[in-house]
Formats: sequence, C-alpha cells, structure tokens
Amino acid sequence: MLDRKFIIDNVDAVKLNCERRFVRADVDRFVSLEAERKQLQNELEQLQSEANATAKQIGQAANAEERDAKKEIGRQLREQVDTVRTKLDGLESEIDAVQRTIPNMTHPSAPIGADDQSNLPLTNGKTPVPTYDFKAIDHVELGESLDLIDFESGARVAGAGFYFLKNDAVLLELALQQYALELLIAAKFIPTSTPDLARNSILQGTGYIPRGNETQIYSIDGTDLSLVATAEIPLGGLFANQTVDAEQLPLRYCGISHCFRTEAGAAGRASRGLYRVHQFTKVEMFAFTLPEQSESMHQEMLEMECKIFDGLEIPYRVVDTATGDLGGPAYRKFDLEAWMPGRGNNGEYGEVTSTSNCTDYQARRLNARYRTKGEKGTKFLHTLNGTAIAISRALIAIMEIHQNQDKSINVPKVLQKYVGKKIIRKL
RNA sequence: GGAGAGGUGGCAGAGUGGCUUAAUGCGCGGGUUUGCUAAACCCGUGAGCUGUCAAAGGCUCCGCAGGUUCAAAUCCUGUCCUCUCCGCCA
Repeated sequence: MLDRKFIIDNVDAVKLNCERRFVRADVDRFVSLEAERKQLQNELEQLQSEANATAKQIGQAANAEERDAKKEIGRQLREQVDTVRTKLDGLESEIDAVQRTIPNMTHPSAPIGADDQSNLPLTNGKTPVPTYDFKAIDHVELGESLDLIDFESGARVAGAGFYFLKNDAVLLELALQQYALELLIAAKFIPTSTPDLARNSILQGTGYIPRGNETQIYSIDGTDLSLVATAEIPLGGLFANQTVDAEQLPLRYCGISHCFRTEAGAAGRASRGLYRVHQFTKVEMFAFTLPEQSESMHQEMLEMECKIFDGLEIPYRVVDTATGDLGGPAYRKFDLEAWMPGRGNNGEYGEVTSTSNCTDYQARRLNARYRTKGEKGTKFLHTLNGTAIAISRALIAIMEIHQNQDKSINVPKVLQKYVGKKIIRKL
C-alpha cells in the first residue's frame, strides 16, 4: 500500500493515478477518515497518559483512602480509553480497507490505457517470427499426437484445468527448470524451492486476496493456509516483518514452486490447452533492493527473461504494460509475449513472462525494511518479481514454434543435453 | 499426533504485579590517553507512531492475539514458533 502521509500530501496526484489506472478508490474519504483518526489518536494518547500517571500514583500512595480514591479515577480513565480505542479500531479498519484499494503510483513512462490493448510494444527477441509452408497446429493437437499431454485424465482426476504431462514433456519440464536455474545462478540469484502453501497473512502482505468471490486462490479449509499462486508469495514472505542491513542489498532470489490458480470465470478459445490452467510449475525471480536500485533491477530481470527466451529460440516481443492493466502493487510491468503459431487463427502473441517493480508498495504491507549503517531508523525495501520460466506457457511456445510438418518437435539446442534428444517424434 | 521446556533490544542475558525510565555484559558509534596497533578509561547506542524549524515531550511495542487489574515482560486464555522426549512416516 501507499504511505498514508504520502496520500495526504499528494491527493491530486493519487487521484489522477487512480483514474489513469481505471481504479475506483475513494481518496477523499480516505483523507477525511485519516484526519478523524489522527484526532482520535491524540485524544486516546492524552487519556492513556493520564491513566498511566494515575496508576503510578497509586503505587506510591501513602494510605488506603488515597489509594481507593485514585483507583476510582483510574477506573474511569480506563473506561474512557476503552471507548475511544473501540472507536479508533473501527476507524482504523475502515481506513485500511480504503487504503488497500488505492494502487501503487505509476512509472511516468508507462503507457496510459484501459487494458492490454494499450500495452506498448518495445522490442523484439532475437528469433524472427517463422513462416511455415504447412498449416501450423496448436500444442493441444501436437501434445495429443505425440502423447505429451493428457487433458482428459487430468480432468477425470482433478477436474477441468488439470492435466498430466507425459513422456518427453516431463523431461522438457525438468529441462526448462534446470536451464533457467543455471542462468539465474550464474547471475547471482539465490536458488530456492519454496513452500507451495503459505499463511493467509503472507498472501495478503504480497497483495493477494485469499478469499472472496473473485479470488484466484485456493484456500485450505479449516486452516489459515492457501495454495500459492506463484513463488512470489513465499519469496516476498522471506522478509516479512524483517529488517535487513543495507549493505546486503540488492538480494536476488529465484524460487521453484507449483502455482495454483482458480481462474474463476476464465474460459474460451484463448485459454485453450495449457494456456490457462489450475496448476503449473514456475521458476520465479524475486529481488529486495534499495529504492535507488529498483529500476536497474527491473531492467536486469527483463534482460534475464529475454536471455532465457532468446536461448530457447522463441520469437517474442516485450511490451510495457498499460496503466489499466497493471496489478495494484506494480509501479511498472514488462511482459514478454511469445509468438504462438497455433494460437488464434494464424498465430498470436501470448504472455509468457511478466516482471513488475512494486517499489515499496508491497514491502510496506509486508513490513519488510532495511537499515542503513550510521543512520537512525529504518525504511521500506523495494521489491520486484519476474517470471524466469512458467513451464506450461513455455511449453506451448516451444511445441508450437519448433513444430515440423510431420508433427514432430525440434528440441531447442539449450535443452538437448537435458532431454537427451534433438527431436521429439511419435513413438 | 502426545508429553514437557522455552520465546525479553544487533547478540547474550537478568527481571514472578507498582521503586523498570527493561539491569548487566558483548557488539556498534564517538572521544580521551597514545610512535602505530592493541589495551585501558569516558560518553553514547532498540523500533514504530505522534510532535517540532530543530527539540523537549507523549503513546505503543518483551513471539502474536485477546483477557484480568487503577496498574502486566510478570497473572489467565488462545495461537505461532523453537528445543527435548515419545509415536507415526517418505
């Protein structure tokens, strides 16, 4: 969330930002509630101060009479304190609710627009979009033909949106993780394998909403836990309520996790096959930085994503995400959209990675701070996340881009040593 | 899963209802002494919020959340975590 003082001091900028992001947030209400809160807070502290002083006098009182008299005063003061505190608590949760609806500020260069139609294409990957002298087919058909993906059994076992990977698809899944991890480790990212479940407080801290109608999250009944939608959640939780020394920054992590998403309401041709599923495996990058480091870290993550997909010989474009398409915590977001020849009628770009700079918005809610040597106090970290490789979507791109007329698939050179073959053919 | 012990500042560690303004030590910062280093000595040193030109001051925080009380690190309840033992288990 945004800093309260910042909102008060920059009401117009915050309102304009909400408009540009097409978010409805009652900033005026926030301002008036916050003013009310401050006044109540002062009142409360005044009463507490008096009550504390009275309590102290009782301990030092000379005789029982005096003590009893003071006790009565103390009792009354505490009653008033309770009354004010109850009011304040109510106000506090109201303010918090409004504050949560206010999104992060936006990078001045981010394109302004309501949805992904306004995303601004920036660059293209090294691999050109290929032309085929045959009718390219989609990964669902390829997967069926080569016995790589079993959607029917997935549906029978766990419902629509689940699938079995089989045969060489399993090797590809592992190969992609290994490949990405090697690049990441070389770039000083600390590899982790994260919990697939997390406490709801961590979900909330990261900006995910565990329950409610539009939740993307599966929660575990009877517990305080949810299945994670991305390793961003446990990795963000690494420094929840922690303070790190500034010298240690930036801290680069990557995490392998399963990702679980309810995808309520999403369906249709664009979500066919592996594109929108309830479970997939992902290697995620996550970084904690000083404020002045976050922009360059964002570029670094973007470059890593490009490197990974250039290495896989997949054509893609980089887009700068439009204001209306940004998630609440993101200050700026870049997506890689891979060319998927089997998508749509004659191929379409489909999102394969995404990297966000959340500045201090996420850290404030997580209460993740840093301390600078020689300076008093602590400040909020900046957090960034980025997809290194989301297996399901990467598989779509690989299968569809590297397909041959006979429905075989060429294994990208960088993966051959893991898969143990150069081409995947019908058995 | 069962039984027990515990969680206090950056670290160690005292504190069983009011004299706690959380002792003391280490660490850290500054200073004095001093060929240099070391040592000794002196001073300072938790966080958040509020307040101010700056301060002083006030409030909150002893894992977390509640409760009892005029008053809670201290008593009670719940919860999380750690350790020991037992059980189960890849």
